[in-house]
Amino acid sequence: MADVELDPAGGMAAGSGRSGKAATLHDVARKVGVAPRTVSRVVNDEGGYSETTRQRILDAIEELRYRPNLLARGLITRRSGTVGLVVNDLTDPLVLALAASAQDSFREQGRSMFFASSDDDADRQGAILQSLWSHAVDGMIVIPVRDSYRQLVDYVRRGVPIVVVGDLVGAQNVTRVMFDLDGGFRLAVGHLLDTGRRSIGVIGSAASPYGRCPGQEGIGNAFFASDARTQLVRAEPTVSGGAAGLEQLLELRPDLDGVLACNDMVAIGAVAAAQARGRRVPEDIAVIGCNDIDSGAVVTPSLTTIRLDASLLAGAVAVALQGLIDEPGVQRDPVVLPVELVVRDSG
Amino acid sequence: MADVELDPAGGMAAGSGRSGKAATLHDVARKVGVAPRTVSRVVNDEGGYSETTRQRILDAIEELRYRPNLLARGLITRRSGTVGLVVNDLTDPLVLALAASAQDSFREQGRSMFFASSDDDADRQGAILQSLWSHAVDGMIVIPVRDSYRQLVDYVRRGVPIVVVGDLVGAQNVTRVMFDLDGGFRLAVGHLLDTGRRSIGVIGSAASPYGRCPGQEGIGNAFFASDARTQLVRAEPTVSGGAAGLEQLLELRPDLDGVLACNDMVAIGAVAAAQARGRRVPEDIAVIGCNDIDSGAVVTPSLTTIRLDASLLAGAVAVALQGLIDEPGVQRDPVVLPVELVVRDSG
DNA sequence: CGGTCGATGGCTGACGTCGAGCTAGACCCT
DNA sequence: AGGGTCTAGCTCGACGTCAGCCATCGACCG
Repeated sequence: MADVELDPAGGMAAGSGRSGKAATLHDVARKVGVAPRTVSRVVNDEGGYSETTRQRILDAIEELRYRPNLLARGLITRRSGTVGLVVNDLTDPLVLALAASAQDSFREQGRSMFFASSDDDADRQGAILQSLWSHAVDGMIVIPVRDSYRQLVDYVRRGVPIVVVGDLVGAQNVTRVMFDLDGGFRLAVGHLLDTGRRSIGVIGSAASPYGRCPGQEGIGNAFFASDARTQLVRAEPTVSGGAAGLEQLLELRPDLDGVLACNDMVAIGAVAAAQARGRRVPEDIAVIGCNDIDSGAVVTPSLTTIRLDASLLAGAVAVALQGLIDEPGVQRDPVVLPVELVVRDSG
Repeated sequence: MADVELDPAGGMAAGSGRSGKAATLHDVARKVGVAPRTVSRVVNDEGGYSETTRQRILDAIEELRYRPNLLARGLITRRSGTVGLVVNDLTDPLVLALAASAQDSFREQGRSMFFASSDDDADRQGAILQSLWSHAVDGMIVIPVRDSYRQLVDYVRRGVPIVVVGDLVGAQNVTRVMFDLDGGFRLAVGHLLDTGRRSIGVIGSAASPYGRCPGQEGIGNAFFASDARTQLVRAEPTVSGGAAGLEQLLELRPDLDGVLACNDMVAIGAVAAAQARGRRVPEDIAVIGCNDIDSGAVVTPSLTTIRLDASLLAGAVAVALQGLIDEPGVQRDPVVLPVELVVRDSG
């Protein structure tokens, strides 16, 4: 109590001396000599007060450094002004970029953002959702762990606006935002075919969080009506996984001349493995990644990749959530975001 | 269970039917037939109830899916169970790694984490601190924008536990956690000298958020009593800045054979520029970076670097904040974290 | 000149939780 | 048996805010 004069002096000219307690609406009212209700009206821009009064109140607010206690406000309005961002994998650069942009989008909406990662653990995700719910968030953005549909729907039932990133299987009651990976892979395949590649391998992973993934139906169409020979293998979504994937492809198809990787780390691994096997990139084998991570631009050769624009995703997600908060209960169509092929040196 | 029938309606057998309303402590009490206070005791593990009552209450909690409203709890206990992480620059991989680890550390403490970036804008940082304060966070971790000492002290005065990452100038009242960059640079310089380098350039930036930075006093000592010739230039902390820095160094010292960069992006730029000028790395010029970003391991040649361990930082920061929350007002010594030299191919 | 209306501003009761203080009964010990 | 101690449970505010309703006052209209 009555402490915190740690350091001498300091401004503190204005009456607000007390350090243990923050000023409340009542303090402001008392100082100005009006009723708390009036201060509340001014703070919330409700109208119903004279300009003079308003000014005097604003001055007092400034002087006392008053800020409304959002806990108290949230308790009564049932709007806490917070949202949660729940991601599945923080080693994924795109996820980080999303966090960065989302934080920005939400600040523009005047919301504060909780941030948490499930690390692809369903129980952990459950705990996070629980905790956010307890904190009365106005909504959540979730990159879900696999097969966690029920968890999410559980909260949707309880009335929590939830926006899911990616193509959550069976999700009918949640709003989905995803990238047009199908289109992206069509672009990439088109590029490989255009540059004369005819034996194309795809290194897919079990699933991509951002949309439908190679190895699932969509990708097949891209090759339709082409004379290319194709081969699919699956790998861990890591550099070493990519290397293993390429080895496997070369074994299955020694004439391999093009590779499509499900993300850039995999692509980097594939490039390294190809070079280790004496194949030149892109002369002998073209490699195309996905996500446009920063590293992709600095490796040698620089990576041709399908760019997933994180800030585009963040913006879409924030808008979708805002819509859900403003008009709860409305069924919404999935949002599909365009992607772009960035041609660099590797393909 | 017995629910999660994709569509509306669904089971909902148990009383909790209302979707707009969440169960409260009172609901639980009513269901069990005890006073709310008793339920509160059980929820908070206060003791003072029979095992039977406890079990009946727990069952009811489970059945009603009751979770305490943290807003209400925070309002009265003045502990919201939340902390804020405020960073200055989300393009810095170390910052992202810190966010990832911090989020983890805080979850272990049972806290939820707000996340926001000031993007090196003092006004924005001010707004963020303001907002976090309104949300009654229990404490904040801040990687401050330059010269924002007063902003922070302002909140410290108001009794907010704040831990600052880095060597904030003039910060006497805030707890600081920083890396031992001095020691790191000594290690790096030692390594360069050991490998026979004698004309060493340093590409520093205006300031590093993580501790004292080359170009400031500390770095000079590392060369003390060596016969090396040294040269300092400053550059933007980016790849292109690093390239420019190296050009400048070569101009000043054509015999340059070792470079110390203030971060890995700068180092990558320096390597590229050196190679463009026909110098081999590391044969002609050794380059050492700082931070150990992911890209550093995949570029060619892979980067020798001073590793700053983000999870170490996150842990230290969480511990420091916890201490500050538990015992407010205690003056604390800065925490200095060890660093490590990772020798790869570039130096 | 009385009535009505608009502009202001005050009073009061929630919101969901915790904490202090209190009441009965049960049990122990002497 | 009686006093003390413990247990299990209750009642009653309080936290800081919002929102519904009413009171006041001057102005305007008929």
